[in-house]
Amino acid sequence: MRVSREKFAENREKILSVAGVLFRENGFDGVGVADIMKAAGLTHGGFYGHFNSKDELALEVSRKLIDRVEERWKEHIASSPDRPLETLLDHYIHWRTVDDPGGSCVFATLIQEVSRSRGAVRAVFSDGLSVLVDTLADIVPGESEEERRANAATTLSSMMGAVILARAVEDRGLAEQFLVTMRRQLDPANRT
Amino acid sequence: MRVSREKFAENREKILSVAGVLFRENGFDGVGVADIMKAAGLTHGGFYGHFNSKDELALEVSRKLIDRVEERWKEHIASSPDRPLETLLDHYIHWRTVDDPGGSCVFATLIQEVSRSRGAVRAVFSDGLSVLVDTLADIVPGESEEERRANAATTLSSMMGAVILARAVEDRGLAEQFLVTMRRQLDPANRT
DNA sequence: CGATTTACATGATGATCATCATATTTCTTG
DNA sequence: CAAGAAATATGATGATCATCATGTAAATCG
Repeated sequence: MRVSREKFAENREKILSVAGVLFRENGFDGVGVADIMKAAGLTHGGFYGHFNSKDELALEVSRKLIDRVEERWKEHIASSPDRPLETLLDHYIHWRTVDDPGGSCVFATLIQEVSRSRGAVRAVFSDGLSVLVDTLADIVPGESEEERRANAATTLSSMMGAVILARAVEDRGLAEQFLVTMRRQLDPANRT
Repeated sequence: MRVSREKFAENREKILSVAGVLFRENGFDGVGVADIMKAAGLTHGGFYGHFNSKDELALEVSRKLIDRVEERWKEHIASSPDRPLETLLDHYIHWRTVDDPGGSCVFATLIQEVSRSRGAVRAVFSDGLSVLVDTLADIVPGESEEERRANAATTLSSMMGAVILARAVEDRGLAEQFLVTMRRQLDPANRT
């Protein structure tokens, strides 16, 4: 049955949104088109009225989620001109991120699967990381531009690494160790 | 056709070995039993004479690869009593690791896929990380036991994070930035 | 050396999945 | 309001995959 133009647009957004959650929770390969459509309240056949392929969906979802990360980071930074890095770290290195992969940073959930691929999704992820380094370079401590870029690269690796390892570990105490100690170490107060 | 007891054992090792490479290159879900057997020079049907299921193979491979990481780390440490951490970092944070996922650290290749699962493989990975933290705690700088354990946790996250991000990025210059700056930052000479 | 065991090959089975074809129903447009 | 367009539902298709059944030939054992 046909639905209104408006409802059609809504459905498209719903598919993108639930796919974003399911992909982050289960990986691109871990979710089927039928799962996504069901979660969106539709049946599998309608999918191809919205997207040409699952790959195309993955690409659009990736773009959207990466844009969202970039936006959020910029919001956190803008919201706290005095201590932008601290604010960003407080939001990123957090149990919420660890315990809710479906609502968290795409990189912290999908970067390994994407690294194995060759294609548009990988390129989008790659560019996204580059933007995040640039963003961090503006708020990270360092005497020179060069030193700040270096600190930005290590800070990004460390932030994501801590969340990724915290998720892998079953012992909550050890997971907390990853989070808490990294949060402390990355604090500008503990840097040169 | 039956093969000798010796050849049987050889075949089993070959399956474990090629599976280790293929799993790290493509993920557990990215390789089929038939792919593995073909790479081992056999046909798919014989697989179940060696393992009860693909899951069982994944578990054995995981155990083996994690043991190997632990052994290698201990070897690097033992081989260089003066600067054990530097030696370990030199080996881990390296283009070789980035460019040859099939021959590299299991954690740097499969940790996200495993984190999404619930079962024996996840438990083995979790314990493995715990052992690596313990191992690092002996060679990382720090005034107290507590401080060394904290440094071990951040060092582990950072090492793995840098390799994971370097792999994700298509720009070799940026990838190098992740590696080189992290290597420098983790050097004991640059710590308190 | 003959009987039996057994490792592997070939091929089948059922499940899952992406994608497509067609039918149905409702919106949109004139 | 009628006619056509279009969004979704239902069901089919072919591919891939894990697992199993059976046959065969070689190794082991008595």
